[in-house]
Amino acid sequence: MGRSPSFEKGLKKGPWTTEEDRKLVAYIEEHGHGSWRALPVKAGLQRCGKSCRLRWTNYLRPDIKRGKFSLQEEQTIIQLHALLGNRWSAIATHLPKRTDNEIKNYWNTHLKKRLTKMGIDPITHKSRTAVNANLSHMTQWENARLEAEARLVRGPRVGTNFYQRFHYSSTKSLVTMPQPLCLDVLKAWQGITLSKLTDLSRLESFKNQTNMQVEPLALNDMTPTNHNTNNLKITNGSLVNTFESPNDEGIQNTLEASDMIYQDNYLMEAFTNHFVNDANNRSFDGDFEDDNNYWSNILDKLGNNSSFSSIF
DNA sequence: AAGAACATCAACCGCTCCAAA
DNA sequence: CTTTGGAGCGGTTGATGTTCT
Repeated sequence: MGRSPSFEKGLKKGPWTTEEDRKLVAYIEEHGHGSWRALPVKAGLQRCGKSCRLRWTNYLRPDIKRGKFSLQEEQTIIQLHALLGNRWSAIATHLPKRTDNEIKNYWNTHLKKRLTKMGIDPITHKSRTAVNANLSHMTQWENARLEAEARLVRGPRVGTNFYQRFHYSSTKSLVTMPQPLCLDVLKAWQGITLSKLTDLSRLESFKNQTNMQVEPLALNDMTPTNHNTNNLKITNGSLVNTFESPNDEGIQNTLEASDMIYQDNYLMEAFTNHFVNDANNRSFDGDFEDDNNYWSNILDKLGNNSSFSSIF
């Protein structure tokens, strides 16, 4: 315990050589790691046991996946971080073949910055500007997500793959969907989808992601009606969102396609949790046919010109 | 072209946890 | 119950690579 005695024994520190890697792998493959403290001597390494363990678990282990994180992995990390905080080992258990160290590094170098750029506090996962009706588009979306996640924590989910569930629902007449408890998620979704549908390449991606049958809207139908448009404009097929904060006015960010897909996935998860939990609360028996008026009511509340109604 | 600034990530340090004695 | 020591965790460092000026 306390300070590692490795420096006292003249043990090597710093980057591992290929020869050291070879020795460590060869030993563990033949004998298993056993006691890490005893391993270096047995394996012929001038390293402390701790260094060997770290090298093995974070780099040499055969079941480690290296390279770029997928969109799905990014989503998982952010969602779990919102729930678990900096408990990297706990987060890593939900990401097969990724190490806690790698996830921690990726969070610190990529995801934290991205959330900050979006106006979201990477520690609390809450918007820095969520104070009034001038909520940015991104803020509304994030708040809706957090609300859905809170429900997720409180109650069990039903079903397995949410995309499959959503697809199942969406292929039926949508007037049969149960009414969500409130409309915040729908409104956020509306804003996201509106921007998405201005770009055919993104639309293709969106359709592939969701398996939903969605046709592009005519530009004339794009007029936003139910979300704050002050911060949002569409130029040359890209969504440009101007974040507003008391200290830093008018920071303009052009969101990349990957960001948009990421947000859509995230929001769909929230949306699905939303109505699935509602179904649970009302002892939903799995048959949407009983709820013929619910979707009509939602559309009424959103307004006849809503892009959300146009989508379906 | 060169130095500065910034980004990345493997590796380390110090601490806590927990099982065994 | 207390002590001991191995294992694991999270924060941080520093070498290296990349981009900027």
